[in-house]
Amino acid sequence: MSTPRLRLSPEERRAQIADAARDLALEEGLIGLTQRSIAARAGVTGALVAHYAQSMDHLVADVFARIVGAELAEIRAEHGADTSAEGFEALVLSLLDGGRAAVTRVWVDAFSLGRRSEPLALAVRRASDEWQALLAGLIDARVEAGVFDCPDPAVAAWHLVGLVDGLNAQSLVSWGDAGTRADLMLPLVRRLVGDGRGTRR
Amino acid sequence: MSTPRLRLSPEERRAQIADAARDLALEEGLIGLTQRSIAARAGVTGALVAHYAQSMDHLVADVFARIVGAELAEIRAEHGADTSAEGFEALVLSLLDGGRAAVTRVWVDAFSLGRRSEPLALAVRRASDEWQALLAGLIDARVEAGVFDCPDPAVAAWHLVGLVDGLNAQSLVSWGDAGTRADLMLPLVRRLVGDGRGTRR
DNA sequence: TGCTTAATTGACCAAACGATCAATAAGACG
DNA sequence: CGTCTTATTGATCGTTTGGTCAATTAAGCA
Repeated sequence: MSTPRLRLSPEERRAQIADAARDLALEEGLIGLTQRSIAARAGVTGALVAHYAQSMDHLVADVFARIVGAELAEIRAEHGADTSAEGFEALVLSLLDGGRAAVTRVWVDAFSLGRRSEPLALAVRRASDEWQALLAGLIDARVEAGVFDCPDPAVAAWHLVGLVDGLNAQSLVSWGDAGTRADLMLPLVRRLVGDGRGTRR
Repeated sequence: MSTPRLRLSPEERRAQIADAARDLALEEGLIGLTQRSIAARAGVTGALVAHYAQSMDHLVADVFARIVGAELAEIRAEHGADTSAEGFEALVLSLLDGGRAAVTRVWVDAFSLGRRSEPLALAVRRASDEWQALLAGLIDARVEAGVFDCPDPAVAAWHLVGLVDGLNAQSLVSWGDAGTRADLMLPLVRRLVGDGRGTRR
């Protein structure tokens, strides 16, 4: 049944364990990360997971940073060069359409566990700043291009991050339809960034 | 050192334990609630805490419901009868001024732990609905009074709850000044509810 | 092929958790 | 004052956690 012991290079093993931990976190949240659960998924022993990690706190913080970092890179690749209002809207909608439930669970756990783990708290602060900077850049580019009219893109970006985080966290426990929620958000987002199509009064 | 054993009525002891658990949760979050930590604060034994609780999951859910319920009642008492724009603004500012950090920690823990505790998940859903209903009622009353111009108070309330939750959660890990963040929120909130003083474009 | 390095294991440990149960004793009541 | 109910305790169990360490063994190398 069990495959014979395999001896990998430290780099390979490190990567394999990191992959297992990332997959596990996306399925069960950061709260589901233990030496033994990661080891079982990677097909190794808990002791080996402990061997390659400075501590579980650092392991969890690294997993969080990697998951969020991958998402940021993906969004940068897809929307980084665009300056259209439609592209920004598509981005915001994609952040709210419910397809990010796994990542939202990771964020929620990070906020909770981060209070008792300094490495994780640091990673959360960094990730929040990166998110804000990314959105601020996207908004600012559109202000420069005359698409948006926003007095302070940095502030708008903070609001948007908070809005997205809060609504996504709600969607974890509420029954509300995610698609509907996203649609209803558009007018508010348009007003937030000064999109000319925002409902005027 | 230790006071002699004291024998209370079940109701008194129940209330004392519940109080100890609530105070502890406000200091360390729901994650800090254990039979032993609650027992130590109440000056009793862990076995007694277990005796009066159906299970720790239910205990935690009850503590959450009580903390959030008290906050809701307080806000209802202070803002329930008011229909002024200033009153609503004062409420929103008070929700963002950083004085709610303890309650925010409880909420964040509830979102995380609620995924593994059905009683807690139920309590979170109920509390979310109550919050939304409260804000929707406040907004709607102002729409009726002609103070706000909002096509769908219920939707605006959901957005506001998400916004407040998200920004408060951020404040747990970010260094941003809470007061500044609240001030910068006002224009957005005004636009959200259709307050005539919202920045027009 | 045999040796040597070090990746990997299994067996531990102490701590903390929720939960259960017989034994104790506080306080009401006759 | 003695008795009885039951609130309360202390001891204990089984589980899970992060972490450590000597022993094992896979695989590169002479």
